[in-house]
Amino acid sequence: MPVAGWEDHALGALREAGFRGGMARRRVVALLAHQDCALTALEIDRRLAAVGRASVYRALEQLEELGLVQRVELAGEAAGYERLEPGGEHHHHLVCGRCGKVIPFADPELERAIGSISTGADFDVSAHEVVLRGTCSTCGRGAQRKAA
Amino acid sequence: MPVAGWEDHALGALREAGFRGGMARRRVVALLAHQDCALTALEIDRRLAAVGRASVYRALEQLEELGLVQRVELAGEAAGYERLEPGGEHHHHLVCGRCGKVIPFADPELERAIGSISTGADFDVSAHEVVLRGTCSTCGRGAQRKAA
DNA sequence: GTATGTGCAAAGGCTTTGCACACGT
DNA sequence: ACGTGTGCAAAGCCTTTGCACATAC
Repeated sequence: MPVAGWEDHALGALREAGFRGGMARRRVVALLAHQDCALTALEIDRRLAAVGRASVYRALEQLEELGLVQRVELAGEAAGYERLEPGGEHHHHLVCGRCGKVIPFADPELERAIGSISTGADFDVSAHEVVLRGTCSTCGRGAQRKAA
Repeated sequence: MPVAGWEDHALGALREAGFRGGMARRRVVALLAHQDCALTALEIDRRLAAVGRASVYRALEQLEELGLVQRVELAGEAAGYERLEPGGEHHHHLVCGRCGKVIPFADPELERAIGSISTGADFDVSAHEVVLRGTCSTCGRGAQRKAA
């Protein structure tokens, strides 16, 4: 469920940060606003025909610095980006090593455990990221081992 | 504390998997055996003068497939690799966004929460990875915000 | 009208692949 | 001796940077 408020929130934050209203960045914001899970920079570039690849990367970097999106390192190939809710609600990911599918999930107990660690550590924790790797149910139905 | 047994365990597993005893791979195994936290492929290559970069990547790929090392996506730059204990003990990482320092930590409650999720999910979870990002105490002492 | 935003293209860094030679069995 | 393992070099991705033009204010 895309959070309708995020797009305005992000555009407002960008304006407050001194950014002008360029169209490339606005398109990136609009695309992320309607997305429920991480999107790679190249995927974003692919979907926004009129927007240059460099602008996509630049917009994502700016959005990340303002805390509006989070970069998630799902695979070794390309980084994913997804919006960060002001409320703090967020999810983590299950990544299928067979088909590459990425499935979001949320778990209060996990968040609580991470919160305890963050509080106790001699380290100022500002973000966290959990990735569970394995095989999704769709892939698990058939073969079990990689091709012989 | 390097686990002395891991090196032999890894070499044995490699032999059982049908690999011959080449020296490049053996050097990579020996280096990882004495390391307590993740090392990037390029760092390994840098430390093993006589070993070609390609051999480092190939060895790491083979070790990962055999479940002897785990690849961890710490930063967007380069992936880190660290040995995986047969016993299952492992740690996670705190990454300082300011200086890039990587600090390992372990937490039973966190493991328990992840275990519950893994069991309940309609997904065969074989590995997991937690990264906490923020600022380490050393960097936190001085400036608090990025340069104005 | 000026500074910012943008797109294109080239460069940069990590990783992978091809190929000939060396090494392990 | 045979086949695997290895090193070098080139190629392949993803990402970043430089520069000139368009755009927002």
